[in-house]
Amino acid sequence: MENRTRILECAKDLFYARGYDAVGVQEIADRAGITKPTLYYYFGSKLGLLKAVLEEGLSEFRRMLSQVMDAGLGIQETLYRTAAAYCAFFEKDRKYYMMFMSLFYSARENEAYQAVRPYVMEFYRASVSIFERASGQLGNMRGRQEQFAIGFIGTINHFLLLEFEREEAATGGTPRIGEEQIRSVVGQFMYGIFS
Amino acid sequence: MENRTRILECAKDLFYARGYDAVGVQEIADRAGITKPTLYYYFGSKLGLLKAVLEEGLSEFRRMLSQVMDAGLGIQETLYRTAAAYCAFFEKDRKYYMMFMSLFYSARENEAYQAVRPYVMEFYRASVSIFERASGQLGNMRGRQEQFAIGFIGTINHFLLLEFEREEAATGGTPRIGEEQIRSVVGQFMYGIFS
DNA sequence: CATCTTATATACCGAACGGTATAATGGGGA
DNA sequence: TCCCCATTATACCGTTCGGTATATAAGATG
Repeated sequence: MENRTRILECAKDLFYARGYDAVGVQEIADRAGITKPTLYYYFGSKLGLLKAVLEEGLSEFRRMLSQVMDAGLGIQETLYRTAAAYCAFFEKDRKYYMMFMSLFYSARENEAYQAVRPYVMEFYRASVSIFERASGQLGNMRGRQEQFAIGFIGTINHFLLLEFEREEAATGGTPRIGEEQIRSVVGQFMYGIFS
Repeated sequence: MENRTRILECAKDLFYARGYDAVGVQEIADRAGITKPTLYYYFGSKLGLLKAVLEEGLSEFRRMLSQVMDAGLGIQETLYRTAAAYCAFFEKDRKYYMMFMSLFYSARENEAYQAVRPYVMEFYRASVSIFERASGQLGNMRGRQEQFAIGFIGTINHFLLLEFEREEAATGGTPRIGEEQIRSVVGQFMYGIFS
C-alpha cells in the first residue's frame, strides 16, 4: 500500500502546483518512483486518481464540520467554529485546500470540475443550513440564506487566500492563524466593516 | 482583421467552458474556421492568445473602475459603484468574467495563472486603495485594509457566482441584476448580516 | 510442489499536443 | 508589369498525451 499513498501524495502536489490538466500521468508516476501501469492498477484512470486524492483528505474535515453543526449552538458561535474548522483544515494541508479551491472555480465543463462538484455542493448546502436554522435570530430572510451562505464561504476562502499569499511572501516560518484573526473575519461578516 | 476577432471569440468561449489547459489550439482554429498557422500568425503562441483574450475585454472595465475611483465619493457610495461596475462587467460578458475568475484561482505555477496575475494584482490594489482612502471613516484599520479589500472582492465574486448558478438553473431569460440586489450585497458587507 | 492472487515493469498504442517550414494567394503601389 | 507585403493553407516536426497488452516477480494457499 505504500506505493498507493505515495502516488496520491505526488498527484496532490502536482495538481496543486500546476493544475489537473497541465499535469501528465507520466510526471506523477516519475515523481512517485513507479510506472504508469502501477498507477493505473490502483486508480484506473487519471480522473479516478483525482477523485481518490479529493476523497482522501476530506473525511476528517467532514467530521469536524458535522461536529460543529450538531453542537446546537447559536449562529454566531456556529459561524465562528465553522470558520475555525475551515482554517484548521487549511493549516493542516495547504496544498489540498488550495487545490480544492482552484477546482471549485474551474471551468464548468472541465472534467475535473465535475469531480469536485459533489463536494462543493455538499459544503454549500451545509453552509445554507446554518442560516436556515438561524432564521429565528436573523428574522425573515426572504430567501437570502443562499446569499449569506455563499458570502460566508467567499469570505473565508478569500481570507485564506490572503493568508496564503502572505505566507508565501513571508521569509520566516508560517505562524498559525490566530483565534482573534478568525473572530475578526467572522465578526466582519456578521457586523460589517464599521464594527 | 475579421479572422483575428473570430479567433479571440472562439478562444474565449472554449477557455471559459473547459479551461485553458484542456483546450487545444487545433480546436480553437477549427471552430474559428481557420488553420493553426493563421492563429500563430496573429498571436504567436497559445499563451499569447490567452493574453490577447484577457486584454481585449478589460479596457472598458478599467475605464469604469477609474471613473468610480476619481469621483471622490464616500466609501459607501464608492463600494456600491465599484460593485455595480463589477456586476455590469459580468452582465456584459459572463463568459469573460467567469473565465477570468477561474484563472484568478488557478494553480500558481500554471502558465495561465502567470498571465492573469498582473491583472489580479491591479484590481486588488485598486480595492485596497478604496479602504486606505477611507481610513478617516473607518478609524484606525491597523493594516486591515487588505483584509477588507480581499473580503470585498470575495463577496462580489461569490455573489456573481451564485447569480451565475441561478441563471444556469433558470429556464427563462436572464433578468438583469437589480440595483437593490447590489445594494443588499454591499450593505451586507458594510453592516453585516444582522442589518 | 503447483497454483492463484496481488503488484509491478517493459514496451507499446493511436491520437493529440504546441509549434513551424514552406508555399501559395491576392491586393496595392512603383 | 513587376514586386512587395500581408495573409492564409498544406503538410509536417518531435513530444507528450491518456491508456493498455503482456510478462514477470513475490507471497499466500492448496
